Amino acid sequence: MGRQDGSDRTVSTDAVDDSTATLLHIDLDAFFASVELLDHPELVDRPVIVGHRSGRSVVTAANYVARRYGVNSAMPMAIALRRCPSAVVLEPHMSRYKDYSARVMRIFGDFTPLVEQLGIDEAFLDVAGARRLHGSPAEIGAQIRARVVAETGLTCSVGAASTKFVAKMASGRAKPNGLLVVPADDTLAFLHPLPVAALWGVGATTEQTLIGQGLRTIGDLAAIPLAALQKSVGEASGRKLHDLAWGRDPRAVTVEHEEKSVGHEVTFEHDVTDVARLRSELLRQSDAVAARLRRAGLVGRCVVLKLRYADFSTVTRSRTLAEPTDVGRRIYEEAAASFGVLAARGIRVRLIGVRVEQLSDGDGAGVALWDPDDDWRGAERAVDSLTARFGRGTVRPASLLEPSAREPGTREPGTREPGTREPAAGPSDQPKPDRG
DNA sequence: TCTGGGGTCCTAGGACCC
DNA sequence: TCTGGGGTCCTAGGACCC
Repeated sequence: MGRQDGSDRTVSTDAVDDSTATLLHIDLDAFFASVELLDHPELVDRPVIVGHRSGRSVVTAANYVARRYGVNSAMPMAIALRRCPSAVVLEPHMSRYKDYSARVMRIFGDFTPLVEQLGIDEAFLDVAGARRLHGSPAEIGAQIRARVVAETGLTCSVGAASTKFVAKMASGRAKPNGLLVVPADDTLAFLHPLPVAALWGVGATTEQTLIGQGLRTIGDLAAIPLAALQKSVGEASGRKLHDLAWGRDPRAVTVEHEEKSVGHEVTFEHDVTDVARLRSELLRQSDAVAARLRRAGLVGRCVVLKLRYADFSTVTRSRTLAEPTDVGRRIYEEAAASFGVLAARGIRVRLIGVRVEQLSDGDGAGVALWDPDDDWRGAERAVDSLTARFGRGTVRPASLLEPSAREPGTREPGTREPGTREPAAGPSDQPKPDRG
């Protein structure tokens, strides 16, 4: 194993045979906080937290100074500020982070086309085919680190190994601003002393289960029989964790990513009991989800409503459609129908959300996209404007479909199209929304 | 201490079919 | 009569990741 720090205690990686460590995992250090510090260089030595200061927010990112106070991402802001009252809290700027992310990913792409992005701030790279052009994996990692800092001012950490999972573990151990190579032969020596919580897929719950069984290190986990592990954490998880504990991870770096669901959710600053307000939020979210589906050329068959109540308990209700859709109104109708059942008795809602699953490629023509009876603009005009956005031939009005092809129950008396901002009533067998 | 928003994957039970 | 076994789909909940 060889480690190289960005600090002055640089360790040469020359002696390490990295020829088997052709998978790189690269992770930007404290990404959001680091971008903010580029704009506020005077704060570099101070604890900095990125997140909303108000109400029910959590820490989105914290720089390493703040982490020394025990501040971590996903921690409630109230707790973070209690631990570190002197922290500077900065509002997040997502578009700026996306911008930097794209620049960094482009640098990765200069070394290999096999870049698999995970989230906004990390990626796997398969550099097996890049060695002739760019050097050994460790050399490539060092070049990437140098270019990223030179071109963006951001630092990143690199793990190099023979599997994705070990590469990710290695980058984690190299943080911040370091590089760690784990040759294939060193994999088990690297893994086995680490705590079980370091494994990908072991969170707080599984960690407690494992510790309860006396399993503290990855080595402990590797040593017990597979069946015993599966009994405590489940068949699939047990298999996966056992494989990882032995350094087995056959997953390749994949560039393509297929979305499996699209959703939106929001946590209110104060719990909401007003059913009309909840319905209008649902309508807004349904429209947003539908717009994203259309932009991606996708349709979905299953609509999931999610509610989190004042006591933080969470329920979901899903409904599967006969025909997939990318129409906000259809998504809203299904979500609202589920909601009507749950809202029949008074509820205090902390979070509401809608998600569409079972995605497939759409033909670009939403079924019952527009009901001319219901649309004062007229179907033709609607189709014209949509065609301008999505391309010729991709949109057709519901009135052109055979009546049998129209979905039953898609229209209720007195409801309007999305965009008129009047929440629709629930199905007739549901209680009327409370307009108080 | 009081818990975001975007997701993925797994489990388990019931319906239904052969 | 009391009861099988596999496969698939649907639904609800939960763990986990960034």
